[in-house]
Amino acid sequence: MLSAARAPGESLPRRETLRRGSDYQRCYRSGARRQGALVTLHFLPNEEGCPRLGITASRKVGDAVARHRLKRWTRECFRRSPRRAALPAFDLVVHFKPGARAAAFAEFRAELDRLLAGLPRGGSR
RNA sequence: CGGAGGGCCCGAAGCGGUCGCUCCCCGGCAUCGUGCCGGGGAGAGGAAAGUCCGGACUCCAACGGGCGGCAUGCUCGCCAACGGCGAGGCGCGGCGACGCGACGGAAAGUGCAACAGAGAGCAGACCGCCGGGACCCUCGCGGGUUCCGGUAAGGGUGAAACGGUGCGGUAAGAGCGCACCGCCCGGGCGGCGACGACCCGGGGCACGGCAAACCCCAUGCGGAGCAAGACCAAAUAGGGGAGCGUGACGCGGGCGGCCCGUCCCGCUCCGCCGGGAAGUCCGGCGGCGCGCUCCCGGGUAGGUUGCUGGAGGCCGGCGGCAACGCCGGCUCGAGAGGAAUGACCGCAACCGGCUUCGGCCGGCACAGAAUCCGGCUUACCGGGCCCUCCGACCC
RNA sequence: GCCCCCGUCGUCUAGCCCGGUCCAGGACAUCGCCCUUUCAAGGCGGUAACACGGGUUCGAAUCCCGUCGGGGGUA
Repeated sequence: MLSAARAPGESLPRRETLRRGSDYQRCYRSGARRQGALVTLHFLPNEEGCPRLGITASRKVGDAVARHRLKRWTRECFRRSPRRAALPAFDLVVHFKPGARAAAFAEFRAELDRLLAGLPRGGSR
Protein backbone atom coordinates (compact mmCIF):
# COMPACT_ATOMS: atom_id res chain seq x y z
CA MET A 1 0.00 0.00 0.00
CA LEU A 2 2.74 2.39 0.92
CA SER A 3 4.84 1.62 -2.13
CA ALA A 4 1.79 1.88 -4.35
CA ALA A 5 1.03 5.32 -3.00
CA ARG A 6 4.64 6.41 -3.39
CA ALA A 7 4.74 6.16 -7.15
CA PRO A 8 8.25 7.12 -8.22
CA GLY A 9 7.03 9.50 -10.94
CA GLU A 10 6.72 13.27 -10.82
CA SER A 11 3.00 13.22 -10.28
CA LEU A 12 1.36 15.29 -7.53
CA PRO A 13 -2.28 14.23 -7.19
CA ARG A 14 -4.78 16.12 -5.08
CA ARG A 15 -4.55 13.42 -2.43
CA GLU A 16 -1.04 14.54 -1.53
CA THR A 17 -2.00 18.13 -0.81
CA LEU A 18 -3.38 19.72 2.33
CA ARG A 19 -7.07 20.37 1.81
CA ARG A 20 -8.56 21.06 5.19
CA GLY A 21 -8.53 24.12 7.36
CA SER A 22 -7.82 21.93 10.37
CA ASP A 23 -4.75 20.47 8.66
CA TYR A 24 -3.29 23.93 8.27
CA GLN A 25 -4.20 24.92 11.81
CA ARG A 26 -2.52 21.79 13.21
CA CYS A 27 0.59 22.56 11.23
CA TYR A 28 0.77 26.13 12.53
CA ARG A 29 -0.02 25.22 16.13
CA SER A 30 1.99 22.05 16.66
CA GLY A 31 4.55 22.09 13.88
CA ALA A 32 8.00 23.59 13.59
CA ARG A 33 9.01 26.20 11.03
CA ARG A 34 11.97 27.30 8.99
CA GLN A 35 12.44 30.83 7.66
CA GLY A 36 13.81 31.62 4.23
CA ALA A 37 14.27 34.90 2.43
CA LEU A 38 11.14 34.49 0.32
CA VAL A 39 9.16 31.87 2.19
CA THR A 40 8.27 30.41 5.59
CA LEU A 41 8.08 26.60 5.76
CA HIS A 42 5.90 24.97 8.42
CA PHE A 43 6.18 21.21 8.90
CA LEU A 44 4.70 18.48 11.09
CA PRO A 45 4.92 14.67 10.93
CA ASN A 46 1.75 13.03 9.63
CA GLU A 47 0.25 9.51 9.56
CA GLU A 48 -0.30 9.36 5.80
CA GLY A 49 2.90 7.59 4.86
CA CYS A 50 3.87 10.28 2.37
CA PRO A 51 4.55 14.01 2.47
CA ARG A 52 1.67 16.38 1.82
CA LEU A 53 1.99 19.94 0.51
CA GLY A 54 -0.01 23.03 1.44
CA ILE A 55 0.43 26.59 0.17
CA THR A 56 -0.70 29.92 1.56
CA ALA A 57 -0.41 33.39 0.09
CA SER A 58 -1.77 36.48 1.77
CA ARG A 59 -2.81 39.57 -0.14
CA LYS A 60 0.33 41.32 0.99
CA VAL A 61 2.28 39.19 -1.50
CA GLY A 62 0.61 40.80 -4.49
CA ASP A 63 -2.42 40.62 -6.74
CA ALA A 64 -4.13 37.40 -7.76
CA VAL A 65 -1.79 36.85 -10.69
CA ALA A 66 1.34 37.13 -8.57
CA ARG A 67 -0.03 34.93 -5.81
CA HIS A 68 -1.20 32.24 -8.19
CA ARG A 69 2.05 32.20 -10.12
CA LEU A 70 3.97 31.57 -6.90
CA LYS A 71 1.62 28.72 -6.00
CA ARG A 72 2.21 27.07 -9.36
CA TRP A 73 5.96 27.50 -9.00
CA THR A 74 5.81 25.87 -5.58
CA ARG A 75 3.89 22.86 -6.84
CA GLU A 76 6.24 22.53 -9.77
CA CYS A 77 9.38 22.67 -7.64
CA PHE A 78 8.02 20.24 -5.07
CA ARG A 79 6.77 17.84 -7.71
CA ARG A 80 10.05 17.68 -9.62
CA SER A 81 12.44 17.95 -6.73
CA PRO A 82 14.99 15.09 -6.87
CA ARG A 83 14.97 14.77 -3.07
CA ARG A 84 11.22 14.37 -2.85
CA ALA A 85 11.31 10.55 -2.73
CA ALA A 86 13.63 10.77 0.26
CA LEU A 87 11.44 13.17 2.20
CA PRO A 88 9.91 11.95 5.47
CA ALA A 89 6.14 11.84 5.83
CA PHE A 90 5.52 15.45 6.78
CA ASP A 91 2.71 17.90 6.29
CA LEU A 92 4.36 20.96 4.76
CA VAL A 93 2.96 24.47 4.50
CA VAL A 94 4.74 26.96 2.28
CA HIS A 95 3.85 30.55 3.15
CA PHE A 96 5.06 33.35 0.90
CA LYS A 97 6.64 36.53 2.14
CA PRO A 98 5.95 39.83 0.40
CA GLY A 99 9.43 39.85 -1.13
CA ALA A 100 8.64 36.71 -3.12
CA ARG A 101 6.74 38.76 -5.70
CA ALA A 102 9.93 40.02 -7.32
CA ALA A 103 11.81 36.70 -7.30
CA ALA A 104 12.82 34.84 -10.45
CA PHE A 105 11.92 31.20 -10.90
CA ALA A 106 15.46 29.83 -10.55
CA GLU A 107 16.03 31.87 -7.41
CA PHE A 108 12.76 30.68 -5.94
CA ARG A 109 13.49 27.03 -6.71
CA ALA A 110 16.93 27.23 -5.10
CA GLU A 111 15.50 28.59 -1.87
CA LEU A 112 12.73 26.02 -1.67
CA ASP A 113 15.20 23.23 -2.35
CA ARG A 114 17.48 24.47 0.40
CA LEU A 115 14.60 24.53 2.91
CA LEU A 116 13.47 21.02 2.00
CA ALA A 117 17.03 19.74 2.39
CA GLY A 118 17.12 21.18 5.89
CA LEU A 119 14.22 19.05 7.16
CA PRO A 120 14.94 16.52 9.92
CA ARG A 121 15.42 12.92 8.86
CA GLY A 122 13.19 11.06 11.29
CA GLY A 123 9.55 11.53 10.44
CA SER A 124 6.79 9.38 11.81
CA ARG A 125 7.19 5.69 12.41
C1' C B 1 1.27 63.38 -48.48
C1' G B 2 0.57 65.48 -43.56
C1' G B 3 -2.69 66.31 -39.45
C1' A B 4 -7.36 65.23 -37.09
C1' G B 5 -12.43 62.95 -35.82
C1' G B 6 -15.71 58.57 -35.36
C1' G B 7 -16.88 53.26 -35.34
C1' C B 8 -15.71 47.97 -35.24
C1' C B 9 -12.38 43.78 -34.32
C1' C B 10 -8.07 40.71 -32.50
C1' G B 11 -5.18 40.46 -28.20
C1' A B 12 0.85 35.02 -24.55
C1' A B 13 0.42 35.15 -30.01
C1' G B 14 2.98 30.51 -34.25
C1' C B 15 5.26 25.44 -34.53
C1' G B 16 7.73 21.17 -32.16
C1' G B 17 9.39 18.48 -27.76
C1' U B 18 9.86 16.62 -22.06
C1' C B 19 7.35 16.25 -17.25
C1' G B 20 2.63 17.40 -14.70
C1' C B 21 -2.95 19.16 -12.78
C1' U B 22 -8.73 19.16 -12.99
C1' C B 23 -13.21 17.37 -15.34
C1' C B 24 -15.82 14.18 -18.94
C1' C B 25 -16.16 9.68 -22.24
C1' C B 26 -14.55 4.55 -23.64
C1' G B 27 -12.01 -0.14 -22.28
C1' G B 28 -9.69 -3.34 -18.51
C1' C B 29 -8.61 -4.92 -13.28
C1' A B 30 -9.84 -5.03 -8.07
C1' U B 31 -14.28 -3.46 -5.40
C1' C B 32 -19.32 -2.17 0.07
C1' G B 33 -18.63 3.14 -0.96
C1' U B 34 -14.57 3.72 -4.65
C1' G B 35 -9.56 3.23 -6.46
C1' C B 36 -5.71 2.04 -10.19
C1' C B 37 -3.96 1.43 -15.36
C1' G B 38 -4.38 2.49 -20.80
C1' G B 39 -6.61 5.53 -24.79
C1' G B 40 -9.39 9.91 -26.42
C1' G B 41 -11.63 14.92 -25.66
C1' A B 42 -12.08 19.76 -23.15
C1' G B 43 -9.75 23.50 -19.92
C1' A B 44 -9.52 31.97 -18.11
C1' G B 45 -10.89 37.51 -20.10
C1' G B 46 -11.94 41.82 -23.00
C1' A B 47 -11.73 43.61 -19.29
C1' A B 48 -12.61 37.46 -15.69
C1' A B 49 -10.78 43.63 -12.31
C1' G B 50 -13.24 47.80 -9.45
C1' U B 51 -17.98 46.29 -7.05
C1' C B 52 -20.73 51.67 -9.38
C1' C B 53 -25.91 50.29 -11.19
C1' G B 54 -29.74 46.74 -13.07
C1' G B 55 -31.92 41.78 -13.32
C1' A B 56 -32.50 36.17 -13.09
C1' C B 57 -32.50 32.58 -9.12
C1' U B 58 -33.17 31.23 -3.73
C1' C B 59 -34.69 32.03 1.24
C1' C B 60 -37.09 35.33 4.92
C1' A B 61 -41.22 38.75 5.89
C1' A B 62 -45.95 40.20 4.18
C1' C B 63 -53.76 42.16 4.07
C1' G B 64 -53.32 46.62 1.55
C1' G B 65 -51.40 51.46 1.74
C1' G B 66 -48.82 55.79 3.63
C1' C B 67 -44.70 58.58 6.10
C1' G B 68 -39.54 58.55 6.27
C1' G B 69 -35.07 57.31 3.59
C1' C B 70 -32.34 56.47 -0.92
C1' A B 71 -31.91 56.96 -6.14
C1' U B 72 -33.09 59.06 -10.87
C1' G B 73 -34.15 63.97 -13.46
C1' C B 74 -34.85 67.75 -21.44
C1' U B 75 -38.17 64.55 -25.07
C1' C B 76 -39.50 60.11 -27.66
C1' G B 77 -38.17 55.18 -28.15
C1' C B 78 -35.41 50.26 -27.05
C1' C B 79 -34.89 46.67 -23.14
C1' A B 80 -36.38 41.38 -18.49
C1' A B 81 -34.57 45.77 -15.94
C1' C B 82 -31.27 49.91 -15.42
C1' G B 83 -28.23 55.46 -13.28
C1' G B 84 -27.54 51.55 -19.81
C1' C B 85 -28.33 52.17 -25.16
C1' G B 86 -30.41 54.72 -29.82
C1' A B 87 -32.48 58.85 -32.22
C1' G B 88 -34.03 63.98 -31.51
C1' G B 89 -34.27 69.05 -29.00
C1' C B 90 -31.57 72.91 -26.39
C1' G B 91 -26.84 74.99 -24.53
C1' C B 92 -21.40 75.14 -24.85
C1' G B 93 -16.59 74.10 -27.51
C1' G B 94 -14.23 73.28 -32.43
C1' C B 95 -12.75 76.26 -39.34
C1' G B 96 -14.74 71.23 -39.76
C1' A B 97 -15.68 65.81 -39.30
C1' C B 98 -17.37 65.81 -34.35
C1' G B 99 -17.24 66.16 -29.02
C1' C B 100 -19.15 67.50 -24.13
C1' G B 101 -23.46 68.57 -20.78
C1' A B 102 -26.56 66.07 -12.77
C1' C B 103 -30.27 69.75 -18.88
C1' G B 104 -37.20 69.52 -13.95
C1' G B 105 -38.66 73.88 -10.67
C1' A B 106 -35.57 80.35 -8.43
C1' A B 107 -43.15 84.84 -10.90
C1' A B 108 -44.20 77.75 -3.20
C1' G B 109 -41.24 79.13 0.72
C1' U B 110 -36.58 79.64 3.82
C1' G B 111 -31.57 80.87 2.97
C1' C B 112 -26.33 82.32 0.91
C1' A B 113 -22.85 86.05 -1.54
C1' A B 114 -15.96 86.93 1.85
C1' C B 115 -13.09 91.27 0.14
C1' A B 116 -13.97 95.67 -2.50
C1' G B 117 -17.83 99.15 -3.14
C1' A B 118 -22.32 104.65 -2.12
C1' G B 119 -25.29 100.45 -2.96
C1' A B 120 -25.73 92.93 -3.36
C1' G B 121 -32.18 92.73 -4.50
C1' C B 122 -38.22 94.88 -5.98
C1' A B 123 -31.01 98.34 -4.21
C1' G B 124 -28.13 102.67 -4.20
C1' A B 125 -26.35 109.34 -4.10
C1' C B 126 -19.22 108.45 -3.08
C1' C B 127 -17.44 111.35 -7.28
C1' G B 128 -20.10 113.64 -11.06
C1' C B 129 -24.56 116.24 -13.47
C1' C B 130 -28.90 119.68 -12.53
C1' G B 131 -32.22 123.13 -9.67
C1' G B 132 -32.98 126.07 -5.29
C1' G B 133 -31.61 128.62 -0.33
C1' A B 134 -27.74 130.86 2.87
C1' C B 135 -22.77 132.86 3.38
C1' C B 136 -17.99 134.52 1.23
C1' C B 137 -14.82 136.54 -3.00
C1' U B 138 -15.59 139.63 -7.47
C1' C B 139 -17.28 146.13 -10.66
C1' G B 140 -19.37 142.23 -13.38
C1' C B 141 -19.40 137.43 -16.08
C1' G B 142 -18.48 133.91 -12.71
C1' G B 143 -16.23 131.04 -8.73
C1' G B 144 -15.95 128.73 -3.73
C1' U B 145 -18.12 126.58 0.95
C1' U B 146 -22.39 124.52 3.02
C1' C B 147 -27.58 122.84 3.31
C1' C B 148 -32.11 120.91 0.87
C1' G B 149 -33.89 118.41 -3.31
C1' G B 150 -33.82 115.97 -8.32
C1' U B 151 -31.12 112.34 -11.30
C1' A B 152 -29.06 105.84 -12.47
C1' A B 153 -26.83 108.89 -18.66
C1' G B 154 -21.10 109.03 -17.05
C1' G B 155 -16.73 107.64 -13.47
C1' G B 156 -15.28 104.04 -10.00
C1' U B 157 -15.85 98.74 -7.10
C1' G B 158 -17.02 93.78 -7.97
C1' A B 159 -17.70 87.23 -10.20
C1' A B 160 -22.40 89.74 -10.44
C1' A B 161 -25.03 96.70 -10.20
C1' C B 162 -32.19 96.02 -12.40
C1' G B 163 -32.47 95.49 -21.30
C1' G B 164 -29.17 97.50 -26.12
C1' U B 165 -28.63 101.41 -30.10
C1' G B 166 -30.56 105.93 -31.96
C1' C B 167 -33.94 110.06 -31.91
C1' G B 168 -37.21 112.98 -29.16
C1' G B 169 -37.68 114.96 -24.43
C1' U B 170 -35.78 117.50 -19.91
C1' A B 171 -33.15 122.01 -15.29
C1' A B 172 -30.27 117.49 -15.63
C1' G B 173 -31.99 112.76 -16.51
C1' A B 174 -34.83 108.31 -16.87
C1' G B 175 -38.98 103.13 -21.43
C1' C B 176 -40.74 109.18 -19.66
C1' G B 177 -42.28 108.82 -25.23
C1' C B 178 -41.11 106.71 -30.22
C1' A B 179 -38.42 103.33 -33.99
C1' C B 180 -35.53 98.87 -34.53
C1' C B 181 -33.42 94.66 -31.86
C1' G B 182 -34.05 91.70 -27.41
C1' C B 183 -37.58 89.91 -23.56
C1' C B 184 -42.34 88.34 -21.28
C1' C B 185 -47.70 86.78 -21.68
C1' G B 186 -51.93 84.81 -24.62
C1' G B 187 -53.63 82.57 -29.23
C1' G B 188 -52.82 80.24 -33.95
C1' C B 189 -49.16 77.11 -36.96
C1' G B 190 -45.38 72.71 -37.49
C1' G B 191 -43.92 68.41 -34.46
C1' C B 192 -46.19 62.09 -30.77
C1' G B 193 -43.01 65.26 -27.73
C1' A B 194 -38.81 68.17 -25.87
C1' C B 195 -39.12 72.40 -28.82
C1' G B 196 -39.19 75.76 -33.01
C1' A B 197 -39.90 80.42 -34.19
C1' C B 198 -43.32 81.89 -39.57
C1' C B 199 -48.07 84.80 -38.17
C1' C B 200 -51.68 87.69 -34.92
C1' G B 201 -52.73 90.26 -30.39
C1' G B 202 -51.20 92.26 -25.67
C1' G B 203 -47.24 94.33 -22.13
C1' G B 204 -42.69 99.45 -21.46
C1' C B 205 -39.87 95.45 -19.14
C1' A B 206 -42.34 93.40 -13.69
C1' C B 207 -38.62 87.94 -14.47
C1' G B 208 -30.25 88.69 -11.66
C1' G B 209 -27.11 84.11 -9.67
C1' C B 210 -26.70 79.59 -6.54
C1' A B 211 -31.22 73.95 -5.78
C1' A B 212 -23.51 69.02 -6.74
C1' A B 213 -27.73 75.17 -0.16
C1' C B 214 -32.31 73.52 2.64
C1' C B 215 -36.25 72.38 -0.34
C1' C B 216 -40.65 71.56 -3.97
C1' C B 217 -42.44 68.41 -8.05
C1' A B 218 -42.51 63.75 -10.92
C1' U B 219 -41.00 58.61 -11.22
C1' G B 220 -38.86 54.07 -9.07
C1' C B 221 -37.43 51.00 -4.78
C1' G B 222 -39.74 45.06 1.03
C1' G B 223 -35.02 42.60 3.15
C1' A B 224 -30.95 39.43 2.47
C1' G B 225 -27.64 37.05 -0.55
C1' C B 226 -25.06 30.65 -4.04
C1' A B 227 -20.77 30.79 2.42
C1' A B 228 -28.53 32.03 -0.81
C1' G B 229 -31.02 27.47 -0.42
C1' A B 230 -31.98 21.90 -0.58
C1' C B 231 -30.63 16.68 0.64
C1' C B 232 -27.59 12.82 3.35
C1' A B 233 -25.33 12.65 7.93
C1' A B 234 -20.21 10.62 12.06
C1' A B 235 -18.10 11.41 17.04
C1' U B 236 -19.59 13.92 21.67
C1' A B 237 -23.37 16.18 24.60
C1' G B 238 -28.43 16.80 25.05
C1' G B 239 -34.23 16.04 23.71
C1' G B 240 -38.62 12.55 22.88
C1' G B 241 -40.64 7.41 22.89
C1' A B 242 -41.00 1.90 23.62
C1' G B 243 -39.51 -2.71 26.04
C1' C B 244 -37.01 -5.35 29.94
C1' G B 245 -34.75 -5.28 34.76
C1' U B 246 -34.50 -3.06 39.62
C1' G B 247 -35.95 -0.02 44.41
C1' A B 248 -33.55 -4.86 51.29
C1' C B 249 -31.59 -12.30 52.50
C1' G B 250 -29.19 -3.72 51.45
C1' C B 251 -25.94 0.45 52.87
C1' G B 252 -23.43 3.70 56.36
C1' G B 253 -21.85 4.68 61.36
C1' G B 254 -21.02 3.33 66.62
C1' C B 255 -19.65 -0.21 70.60
C1' G B 256 -17.24 -4.59 72.47
C1' G B 257 -8.81 -3.87 71.90
C1' C B 258 -8.96 -6.34 66.32
C1' C B 259 -11.79 -10.03 63.23
C1' C B 260 -16.49 -11.98 63.44
C1' G B 261 -21.16 -10.70 65.25
C1' U B 262 -27.28 -13.29 67.56
C1' C B 263 -25.76 -5.79 70.19
C1' C B 264 -27.22 -0.31 69.31
C1' C B 265 -28.40 4.04 65.93
C1' G B 266 -29.64 6.22 61.10
C1' C B 267 -31.16 5.87 55.86
C1' U B 268 -34.10 3.19 53.21
C1' C B 269 -39.78 4.77 46.85
C1' C B 270 -45.05 6.84 46.60
C1' G B 271 -50.48 5.92 45.84
C1' C B 272 -54.53 2.40 45.17
C1' C B 273 -56.58 -2.71 45.05
C1' G B 274 -56.44 -8.02 46.43
C1' G B 275 -54.32 -12.36 49.52
C1' G B 276 -52.27 -13.37 54.73
C1' A B 277 -53.39 -12.63 61.87
C1' A B 278 -49.50 -9.19 60.66
C1' G B 279 -44.87 -7.24 58.60
C1' U B 280 -39.45 -4.68 55.56
C1' C B 281 -44.13 -11.08 52.76
C1' C B 282 -46.70 -12.34 47.88
C1' G B 283 -49.48 -10.62 43.41
C1' G B 284 -51.65 -6.60 40.15
C1' C B 285 -52.17 -1.40 38.20
C1' G B 286 -50.32 3.72 37.83
C1' G B 287 -46.41 7.33 38.80
C1' C B 288 -41.10 8.44 40.07
C1' G B 289 -35.62 7.34 40.16
C1' C B 290 -31.61 4.30 38.20
C1' G B 291 -29.44 0.68 34.58
C1' C B 292 -29.48 -1.87 29.72
C1' U B 293 -31.37 -2.47 24.65
C1' C B 294 -33.92 -0.49 20.51
C1' C B 295 -36.38 3.46 17.79
C1' C B 296 -37.46 8.77 16.43
C1' G B 297 -36.50 13.97 15.49
C1' G B 298 -33.30 18.59 15.54
C1' G B 299 -28.30 19.56 14.38
C1' U B 300 -22.18 20.41 14.07
C1' A B 301 -17.80 18.46 11.33
C1' G B 302 -17.94 16.20 6.66
C1' G B 303 -20.25 14.78 1.97
C1' U B 304 -23.79 15.51 -2.18
C1' U B 305 -26.49 19.18 -4.74
C1' G B 306 -27.45 24.24 -6.41
C1' C B 307 -23.34 24.18 -11.08
C1' U B 308 -23.83 25.68 -15.76
C1' G B 309 -28.05 25.13 -22.11
C1' G B 310 -28.50 30.63 -21.29
C1' A B 311 -32.58 37.39 -21.90
C1' G B 312 -26.48 31.71 -25.21
C1' G B 313 -23.45 31.96 -29.83
C1' C B 314 -23.03 31.85 -35.55
C1' C B 315 -25.38 32.53 -40.44
C1' G B 316 -29.42 34.31 -43.45
C1' G B 317 -34.10 36.98 -44.35
C1' C B 318 -37.76 40.77 -42.99
C1' G B 319 -39.41 45.50 -40.18
C1' G B 320 -37.13 50.00 -38.08
C1' C B 321 -32.88 56.23 -39.38
C1' A B 322 -31.00 53.49 -35.12
C1' A B 323 -30.90 51.01 -30.34
C1' C B 324 -33.64 46.66 -31.18
C1' G B 325 -37.48 43.20 -32.54
C1' C B 326 -39.57 38.95 -35.37
C1' C B 327 -38.81 34.45 -38.32
C1' G B 328 -35.83 30.26 -40.21
C1' G B 329 -31.48 27.14 -40.06
C1' C B 330 -27.01 25.40 -37.64
C1' U B 331 -24.33 24.75 -33.11
C1' C B 332 -22.64 24.01 -27.85
C1' G B 333 -17.49 26.32 -26.36
C1' A B 334 -14.29 25.80 -18.25
C1' G B 335 -16.99 24.12 -13.93
C1' A B 336 -12.65 24.26 -9.66
C1' G B 337 -13.73 23.98 -4.31
C1' G B 338 -7.01 25.66 0.86
C1' A B 339 -9.45 26.17 -5.30
C1' A B 340 -6.90 22.95 -11.93
C1' U B 341 -5.68 25.74 -16.76
C1' G B 342 1.52 25.05 -15.31
C1' A B 343 7.22 24.72 -15.73
C1' C B 344 11.36 24.24 -18.89
C1' C B 345 13.89 23.75 -23.78
C1' G B 346 14.62 24.61 -29.26
C1' C B 347 13.23 27.27 -33.72
C1' A B 348 10.22 31.40 -36.16
C1' A B 349 7.71 36.36 -35.88
C1' C B 350 7.43 41.58 -33.58
C1' C B 351 9.77 45.70 -30.69
C1' G B 352 14.23 48.22 -28.42
C1' G B 353 19.67 48.74 -27.87
C1' C B 354 24.69 47.53 -29.59
C1' U B 355 26.95 46.15 -34.21
C1' U B 356 34.33 44.90 -36.37
C1' C B 357 26.99 43.76 -40.18
C1' G B 358 28.09 37.36 -39.47
C1' G B 359 25.19 38.36 -35.17
C1' C B 360 24.68 39.41 -29.62
C1' C B 361 21.70 41.02 -25.46
C1' G B 362 17.02 42.33 -23.53
C1' G B 363 11.73 42.71 -23.88
C1' C B 364 6.68 40.60 -25.45
C1' A B 365 1.04 44.45 -21.80
C1' C B 366 -3.20 44.94 -18.29
C1' A B 367 -4.25 41.12 -15.74
C1' G B 368 -6.66 34.96 -13.42
C1' A B 369 -13.18 32.26 -13.75
C1' A B 370 -15.70 31.18 -8.28
C1' U B 371 -24.07 31.13 -9.20
C1' C B 372 -25.24 33.30 -13.96
C1' C B 373 -26.48 37.35 -17.20
C1' G B 374 -27.14 43.10 -19.13
C1' G B 375 -24.39 47.65 -18.58
C1' C B 376 -20.97 51.40 -16.61
C1' U B 377 -16.07 52.68 -15.00
C1' U B 378 -10.94 51.82 -14.73
C1' A B 379 -6.03 49.27 -16.55
C1' C B 380 -3.35 47.81 -21.11
C1' C B 381 2.27 45.60 -25.22
C1' G B 382 1.09 45.54 -30.06
C1' G B 383 -1.85 45.11 -34.45
C1' G B 384 -5.90 45.04 -38.28
C1' C B 385 -10.39 46.99 -40.99
C1' C B 386 -14.06 50.77 -42.44
C1' C B 387 -16.10 55.80 -42.75
C1' U B 388 -15.38 61.09 -42.39
C1' C B 389 -13.07 66.25 -41.89
C1' C B 390 -9.12 69.99 -42.60
C1' G B 391 -4.56 71.66 -45.06
C1' A B 392 -0.81 71.38 -49.05
C1' C B 393 0.54 69.64 -53.91
C1' C B 394 -0.59 67.25 -58.74
C1' C B 395 -4.15 65.96 -62.72
C1' G C 1 -18.99 37.27 -1.70
C1' C C 2 -21.31 41.43 0.75
C1' C C 3 -20.89 45.96 3.67
C1' C C 4 -18.69 50.22 6.26
C1' C C 5 -15.01 53.93 7.55
C1' C C 6 -10.64 56.98 6.73
C1' G C 7 -6.69 59.75 3.63
C1' U C 8 -4.37 67.43 5.99
C1' C C 9 3.39 69.55 7.34
C1' G C 10 8.54 64.29 8.93
C1' U C 11 4.72 62.37 13.15
C1' C C 12 -0.07 63.13 15.95
C1' U C 13 -4.05 66.10 14.99
C1' A C 14 -7.86 70.98 14.40
C1' G C 15 -10.66 73.00 10.49
C1' C C 16 -15.16 69.79 6.64
C1' C C 17 -21.49 68.83 8.85
C1' C C 18 -23.31 74.83 7.61
C1' G C 19 -17.88 76.96 1.12
C1' G C 20 -14.86 82.97 1.68
C1' U C 21 -12.39 85.36 7.60
C1' C C 22 -7.26 79.63 5.50
C1' C C 23 -0.99 81.40 0.36
C1' A C 24 -4.74 76.11 6.36
C1' G C 25 -4.04 76.49 13.01
C1' G C 26 -1.61 73.69 17.29
C1' A C 27 1.90 70.15 19.57
C1' C C 28 6.41 67.22 18.99
C1' A C 29 10.54 66.99 15.61
C1' U C 30 13.98 70.01 12.40
C1' C C 31 16.87 74.70 11.01
C1' G C 32 18.72 79.75 12.45
C1' C C 33 19.31 83.54 16.27
C1' C C 34 19.16 85.14 21.61
C1' C C 35 20.27 83.52 26.72
C1' U C 36 24.46 80.22 29.14
C1' U C 37 31.50 78.95 30.27
C1' U C 38 28.84 74.61 27.80
C1' C C 39 24.41 71.40 27.51
C1' A C 40 19.33 71.13 28.77
C1' A C 41 15.18 74.18 29.71
C1' G C 42 13.26 78.96 28.03
C1' G C 43 12.38 83.12 24.33
C1' C C 44 12.11 84.88 19.04
C1' G C 45 11.88 83.59 13.97
C1' G C 46 11.89 80.14 9.64
C1' U C 47 11.11 75.54 6.50
C1' A C 48 7.10 72.15 5.87
C1' A C 49 0.73 69.44 4.26
C1' C C 50 -5.26 69.52 2.20
C1' A C 51 -3.88 61.42 -1.68
C1' C C 52 -4.85 62.09 -7.22
C1' G C 53 -8.05 63.69 -11.55
C1' G C 54 -12.41 66.09 -13.12
C1' G C 55 -16.95 68.99 -12.10
C1' U C 56 -20.53 72.67 -9.49
C1' U C 57 -19.71 77.77 -7.82
C1' C C 58 -17.59 84.44 -8.44
C1' G C 59 -14.80 81.33 -4.97
C1' A C 60 -13.58 74.19 -2.87
C1' A C 61 -9.40 71.28 2.41
C1' U C 62 -14.90 71.74 2.81
C1' C C 63 -20.13 70.08 -1.90
C1' C C 64 -20.62 66.15 -6.11
C1' C C 65 -18.44 62.19 -9.36
C1' G C 66 -14.43 58.91 -10.53
C1' U C 67 -9.58 56.70 -9.51
C1' C C 68 -5.63 55.18 -6.01
C1' G C 69 -4.11 53.78 -1.13
C1' G C 70 -5.07 52.21 3.99
C1' G C 71 -8.12 50.08 7.92
C1' G C 72 -12.29 47.35 9.80
C1' G C 73 -16.86 44.22 10.10
C1' U C 74 -19.60 39.83 8.55
C1' A C 75 -20.87 34.73 6.66
